[in-house]
Amino acid sequence: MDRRQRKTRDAIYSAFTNLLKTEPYSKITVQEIIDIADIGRTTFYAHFETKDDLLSSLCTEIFDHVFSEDLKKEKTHDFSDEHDTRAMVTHVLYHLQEHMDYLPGLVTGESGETFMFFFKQHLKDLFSAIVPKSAYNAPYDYVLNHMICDFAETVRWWTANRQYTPEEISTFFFETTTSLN
Amino acid sequence: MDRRQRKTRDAIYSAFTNLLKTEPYSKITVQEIIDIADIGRTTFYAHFETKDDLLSSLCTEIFDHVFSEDLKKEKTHDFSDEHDTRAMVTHVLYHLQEHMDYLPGLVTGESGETFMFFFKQHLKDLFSAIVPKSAYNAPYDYVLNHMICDFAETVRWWTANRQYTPEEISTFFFETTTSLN
DNA sequence: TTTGATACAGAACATCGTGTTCTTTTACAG
DNA sequence: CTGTAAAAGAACACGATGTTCTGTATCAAA
Repeated sequence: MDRRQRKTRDAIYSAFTNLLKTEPYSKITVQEIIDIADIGRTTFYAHFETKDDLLSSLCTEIFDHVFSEDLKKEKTHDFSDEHDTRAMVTHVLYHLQEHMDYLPGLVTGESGETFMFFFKQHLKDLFSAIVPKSAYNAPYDYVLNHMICDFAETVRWWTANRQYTPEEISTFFFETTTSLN
Repeated sequence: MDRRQRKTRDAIYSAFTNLLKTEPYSKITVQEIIDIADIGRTTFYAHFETKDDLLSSLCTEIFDHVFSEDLKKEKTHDFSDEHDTRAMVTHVLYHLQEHMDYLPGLVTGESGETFMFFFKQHLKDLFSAIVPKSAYNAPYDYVLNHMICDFAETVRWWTANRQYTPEEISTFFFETTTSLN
């Protein structure tokens, strides 16, 4: 990839995530982004179709990072063992913590919808391998969705209560989520 | 209240909820609303400051309806008894069902944030009276938020799986939510 | 080092949705 | 019947979006 392209792309991501620290997604304008990134208007639209496109790209990048190694481990770990499941959850939380400075602005408001969409997609892959198919009277889809939302909301709660460690958050999650006990 | 005011107000609500059946909130413009309601632009803004204001008003109206009677019963019912709690939950679901035709467009996307904000506010009042203060190691705020989101997400799931009755949904909810068993 | 391709800058522009301001007309309540 | 208030309708300013153009700077490959 062209060096110039990488530079502008990084500048855009950097400007965007910095803005997210102080401003909700809906209030951020393309003009602000290109001012801080110090690039031309045309350049922005050469890289991203819209502001939403930028948001999706950022989410993709985050979750590729957060879930990449875990998916590899999936084969060597045994998730019927609760210990391994718990380790995996904690691992995901550790990765998410690296993005913690701008995560609060990302999980709430209008961008929260998009963020959660990506998040839940990945969680579905993960949890569907863990939750037994016929342990409940409720539809499997309901139980799975329930768990995914549990975890996603736990993370959202965490971004507003940042004093806790990944291990503690993991404990809270396992204490209140039936399906894993 | 002036008869003219009631008529326009109803026309706006009607146009808005009808649009929500086919279009997500974010795509609906004020122009569409006033075209369908068949009123002047000025008139709309005489009643509501913004489109978001209209959304908030609608949510207020819905939840005043959904939770009004239940709050009265709160005094006569004993929520330490699971049977009464379950009856209350089912009751809320029955009320929500009356708005089912436009609820799907309301709980998703950008409007979902606002809807859930109102919903969770009411649920907090309800659940904080039910969930014991010190039954968990996790912070009380976490447990409460967890339950509220459980129920809110259950309703969201229901809007996408409308073949179930309030009683069934209630059963699903109680089966997967630890804090109530 | 030259050269052709491509990314960038910058300004101008059309478009769309918002919310306001004005005047005129209509309907209400007492 | 009459004063008051609501509604119609058109015009407007504003802000953000996304596009189009020309000229310049930078890259990668010959």
